[in-house]
Amino acid sequence: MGRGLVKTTIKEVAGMAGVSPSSVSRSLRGVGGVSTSTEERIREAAEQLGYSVSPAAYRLATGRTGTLAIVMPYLTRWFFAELLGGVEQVVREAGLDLLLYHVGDSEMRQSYFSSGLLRKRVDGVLLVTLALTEPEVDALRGLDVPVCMVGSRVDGFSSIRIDDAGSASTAVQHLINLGHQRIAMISGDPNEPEHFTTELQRRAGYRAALKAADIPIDPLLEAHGTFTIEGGDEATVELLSRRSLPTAIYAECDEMAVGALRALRRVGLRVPADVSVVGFDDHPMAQYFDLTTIRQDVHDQGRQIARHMVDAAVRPGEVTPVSLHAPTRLVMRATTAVLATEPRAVPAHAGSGYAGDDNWLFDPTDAGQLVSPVYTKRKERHSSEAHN
Amino acid sequence: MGRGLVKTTIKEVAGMAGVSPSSVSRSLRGVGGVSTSTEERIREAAEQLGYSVSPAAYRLATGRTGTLAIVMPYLTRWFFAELLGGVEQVVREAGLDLLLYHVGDSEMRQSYFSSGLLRKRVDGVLLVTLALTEPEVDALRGLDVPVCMVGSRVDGFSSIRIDDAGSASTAVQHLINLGHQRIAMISGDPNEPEHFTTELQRRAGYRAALKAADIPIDPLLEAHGTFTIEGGDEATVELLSRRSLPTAIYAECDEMAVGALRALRRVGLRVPADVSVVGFDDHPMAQYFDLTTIRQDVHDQGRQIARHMVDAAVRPGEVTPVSLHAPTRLVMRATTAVLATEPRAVPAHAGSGYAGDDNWLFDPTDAGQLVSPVYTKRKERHSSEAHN
DNA sequence: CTGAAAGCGCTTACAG
DNA sequence: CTGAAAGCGCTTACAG
Repeated sequence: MGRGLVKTTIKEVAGMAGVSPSSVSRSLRGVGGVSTSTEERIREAAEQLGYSVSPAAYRLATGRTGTLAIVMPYLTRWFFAELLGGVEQVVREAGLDLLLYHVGDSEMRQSYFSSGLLRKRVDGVLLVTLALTEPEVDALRGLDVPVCMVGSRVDGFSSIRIDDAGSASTAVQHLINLGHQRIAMISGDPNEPEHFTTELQRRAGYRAALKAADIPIDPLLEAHGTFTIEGGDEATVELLSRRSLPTAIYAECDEMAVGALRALRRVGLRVPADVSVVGFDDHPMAQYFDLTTIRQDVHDQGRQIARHMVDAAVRPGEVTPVSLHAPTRLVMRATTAVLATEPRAVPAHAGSGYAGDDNWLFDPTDAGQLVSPVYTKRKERHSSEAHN
Repeated sequence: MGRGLVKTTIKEVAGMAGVSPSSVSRSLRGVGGVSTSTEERIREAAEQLGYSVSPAAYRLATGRTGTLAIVMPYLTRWFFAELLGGVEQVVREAGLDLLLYHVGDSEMRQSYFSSGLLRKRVDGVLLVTLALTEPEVDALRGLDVPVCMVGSRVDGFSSIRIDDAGSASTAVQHLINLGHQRIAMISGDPNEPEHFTTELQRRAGYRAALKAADIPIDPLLEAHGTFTIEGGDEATVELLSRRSLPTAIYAECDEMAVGALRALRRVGLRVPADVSVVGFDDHPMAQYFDLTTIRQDVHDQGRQIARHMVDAAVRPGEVTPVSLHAPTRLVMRATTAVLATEPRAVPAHAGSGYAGDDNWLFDPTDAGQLVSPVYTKRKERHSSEAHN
């Protein structure tokens, strides 16, 4: 019974409708060349038998798989999940299947592209924020299907991306405009094997903005970690353990920015009174934390590149690669503010008294002060005069 | 060239190795029945030609797809992304492909299972937190492949789940143990068409705990929204607009709990001094907000059920359905506390002065107070005596 | 151990 | 408009 339902074949439909299998195929595929009367009978028979074409047979006969693949280095991080949502939507609407591949470390990646993992099983591939090696690019070209990318560009492949470097510069310029000079960057690890293009670009943008403003680049103001709250927290702790302290922090992503807020609050530094923080991405959390950040529409980027990939996959050879650009913009919220005029909170020469001296940790003007939900210990108030 | 690489066929390998295609197939599949010498030649030829079997032909010949499907109502929410990560890992390790399906509203779902979308294209299906209708269950049975579920159970299907009801009761019991009686619940919408089993169970657990403690169930203490920060915020606002106020809030998920924290802080209510809050899931955010919650290991659940699904798919008919249970436990953090002995913060008879009366909003004993990062306006301190 | 042959269920020129 | 036939690239009994 169940079995019978599953295995209904085109031959059976033909038998029931009293026509040849060829006609059934033609009719069902809507290729034309079938009279309306037989078309009707075929439709009826197919429906009654609950017929659906065998993907395997279809693929073997046509060489088309009706399947697209998306390859991502992370599944759970917001950016990737969000993008996946957009892609899945468009692919599904187009009636194609979406194969999900997670690639981890670079060692793992080797096998992905060089081995025939994707070979013969997809009509198109979407690579998300992967910085490809030459062999990898070659292997992908050898697939002989349209390859699309998010976040970076490779000759002959389609892509969509934001201006990471430019947007990073905007974020940093915003801080500069507020009077900050000692602007730290917390970034992804520049030395990790699978260096993602995103991190590279956002780092470059930071430096470009400083350079353009004639602010010297200080290695003591750069720290890195993973693209997570934890990573941002740790990188900030790292910054706070050096003798050169920032008045502002640019984080390469919002998760890291939130980690920075956490670390800052833990030691009693106020944002933005003592330290300004700007993030990147406009993660949903950003709104909650009232974080100034760079906004991008990730879901829409997924939709856009997926639409292109579907086109390219369905009409192979007819669609020329495109290089799409998605907009970003600075969203100014409450974690950035003008540099306090009197130098107090973060002396450039913090020296020994840094963590111990309770005085400089507090600013009398605490309008708009942000306080950690968890880490701030309630303390006695200081009068304004105590600072002067 | 690229083309040549892609289309290498078993026949070519056979030609190069000087054997029949049958032998090549046997050898490559490791079925045995091939001498070591020819085996060697075949391996060499295959490698040199970069041969990989055509999935389409393999599928057509064997009837096996080497593909599993995961069907999820959400892609971007933490729980689902986390689960997906675990599943993908195991499926990939087993050398199978993973097809991703996103199902939205119930209307959309109709077509998913009844139409032959999954038919003939997967060896197994994993349904995530979907409350299936009878027709849907029948359609899935008709697929004639192992069906697995996360979060609920259906006869004949394998499943993994936590004890949602029991865990919810634990959370609420924790509040009861702290002396709370007026315990509100913010939940998913019980009337939404695609009612997920999770929400149903967690609601039931709340009521069961109250009932067991002889605490009457008060409809005024139940509000609902979506399973998001926004939803939790709105549901809490709803609670705060009624004349029956809670001293504690149980949220069906951490996202909602965080929304509750936000709403509470916005109006100046302190957590846990004025209101205790307990969540569910142990979302990464929970740690950041120091939220008391129910912990579950979602990634591991994904791995476990995926492992079973792989087994069942690879050896059809040999694996009997299982019903797995994953553990949970209460993680006590800083958002729950004993009910204040003197009735002050949240009078059961709040009446008109509720939002207007500044006095009762503040508690002199503010050790361990949590303050919103964003919404708390700094105010003049009241002396302890002002309250007595 | 080895090979020839049939068959998996479709599509696609090719004849009628 | 319609049908018979070949072919897509494998696997799998079936003979040798």
